[in-house]
Amino acid sequence: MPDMVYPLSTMHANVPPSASVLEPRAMGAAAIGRDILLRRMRNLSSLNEREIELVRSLSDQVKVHDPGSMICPRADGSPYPRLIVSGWACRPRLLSDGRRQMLAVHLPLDVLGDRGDRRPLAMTPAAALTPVRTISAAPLYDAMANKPDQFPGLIRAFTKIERMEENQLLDHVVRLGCQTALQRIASCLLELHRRMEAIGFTHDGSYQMPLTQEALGELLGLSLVHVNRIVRQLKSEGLFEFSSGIVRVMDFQRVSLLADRPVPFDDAKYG
Amino acid sequence: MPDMVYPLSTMHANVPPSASVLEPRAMGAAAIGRDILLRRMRNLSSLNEREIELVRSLSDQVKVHDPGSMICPRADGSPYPRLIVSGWACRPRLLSDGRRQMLAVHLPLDVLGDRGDRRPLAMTPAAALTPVRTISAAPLYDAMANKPDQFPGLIRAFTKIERMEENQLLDHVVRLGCQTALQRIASCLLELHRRMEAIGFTHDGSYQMPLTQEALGELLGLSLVHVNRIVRQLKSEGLFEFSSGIVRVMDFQRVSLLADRPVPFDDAKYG
DNA sequence: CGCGAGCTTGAGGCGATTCAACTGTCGTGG
DNA sequence: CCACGACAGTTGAATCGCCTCAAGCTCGCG
Repeated sequence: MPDMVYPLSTMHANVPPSASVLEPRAMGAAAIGRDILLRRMRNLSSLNEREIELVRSLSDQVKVHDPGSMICPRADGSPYPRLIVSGWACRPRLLSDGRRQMLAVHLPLDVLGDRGDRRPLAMTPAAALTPVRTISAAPLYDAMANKPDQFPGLIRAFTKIERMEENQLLDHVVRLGCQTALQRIASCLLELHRRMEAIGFTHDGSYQMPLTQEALGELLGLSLVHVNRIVRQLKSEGLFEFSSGIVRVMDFQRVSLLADRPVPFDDAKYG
Repeated sequence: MPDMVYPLSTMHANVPPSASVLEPRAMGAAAIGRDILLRRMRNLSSLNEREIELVRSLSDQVKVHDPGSMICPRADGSPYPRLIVSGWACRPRLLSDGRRQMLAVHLPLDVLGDRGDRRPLAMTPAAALTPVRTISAAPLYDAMANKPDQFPGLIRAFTKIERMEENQLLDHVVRLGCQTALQRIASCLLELHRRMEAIGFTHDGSYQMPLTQEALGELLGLSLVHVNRIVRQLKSEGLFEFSSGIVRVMDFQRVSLLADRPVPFDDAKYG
């Protein structure tokens, strides 16, 4: 086994062979960033030549954020949002008794920082959950702000990203409001798979999932202990597999059924 | 006692003398709408003369929505958002087993419908919880879209409204994620007081609160039965008073302390 | 080797839910 | 005028989901 970093494993860390397809590691950091960025953008919207070139030309200036550190682009002096190139982050809300409630988690290719509209979620400082590397999105935002007519694809893509974020937030409300622990975890892991898939970071239902059980609890409003029990239940029921930072969805159909439907009990055990 | 409509009491219904200050009833519906709209807008941002005139000139065309009916401006054929003039609405998310999770509640002066950016929450159809009356916000949005330079105050005001909405959503996540029923209800009633205060619909800590206990449960992820028990606890502890659709915050300090701080037990009973 | 971070497991208790019944109020229609 | 149903609120009992406390475990690393 290679030098696996777990559980704070990261997208740019060396990964075991079985997961090496998740991210090509032979390339340089910035090259990877541009590559997956382009891939994600084109998934979201068609881009014209000028836009593709702009994305390709993004700065090599990678900022590294240690796990636990805060990422607040605006406070850092750079008045532009930043793109996550690798690693996971979250939006913690600190409570006066020391607990945290995560409002959202962010994966590679998500945008951190104000996008000019000072929206509350975007303005919330993010916390790095793993080592996180970011690059400035300044050229993209400048282009969209100054010559919107020439970059319609970029605008479409970033608009979609914002909408997806808000949708995730709404789903999160439903999860917290009226789903059981089993459903919350299942639907969360499913959402994360969907998002990792969108950036090409999945392989046959599996993806690197660096959240600790404690972090999952803070996201889903559950205690660490309970997350643990439910995770093993998901495993024993053949819905997911978990191994050293990698999650694998074993049965999309059953998991989707479980995740989307807050029917109390009977339907959880499919006979 | 006048002909009080309860529990589906509404802002435009006759109200008992003790609460008659909550809304002047001698005025026509549209006049009230313009009046409180202007008041709220000026609370949010200073307006120039042209803007004030525009707000004053808003259409008298009031649309009435029955309780339980859906309000979806876009589907109605009017491609503009609408302003609630009176009554309460919510954004329900329907689950496959018939339960509902409310994503948000809307009070008079809130905006329903797409604002041109097709954001998920705004696009979610709203459900009238009481009789709701709305007017078109078309003149305002046309003005902002076509001559943004001439209506800076309008833009500031509506931007603030959007930000407040998103903040409420984030608070909602925290409530659902890690607060007890006592805290959820307390903080919710406090938020509603704050919002009613912003439109001048409060009097000495009290305001008309037309949500049924069932609706509160759907909003806060609690069962009707539990809401009931907690409501009486709040009453018996002298934190709130409840009487026929009117809620009164009895002790802002203790309620705020309770609502903002998810400390499990001891602090809930202040000795 | 020893430490720390994360995961695992058991026991006990509280918070919240479900089921079920009952009260009070209002509007409707015989 | 009163019987009736609809609806909101109230209350009790039993149960479940999840939490807290408290250990113990595993693994990688200094």
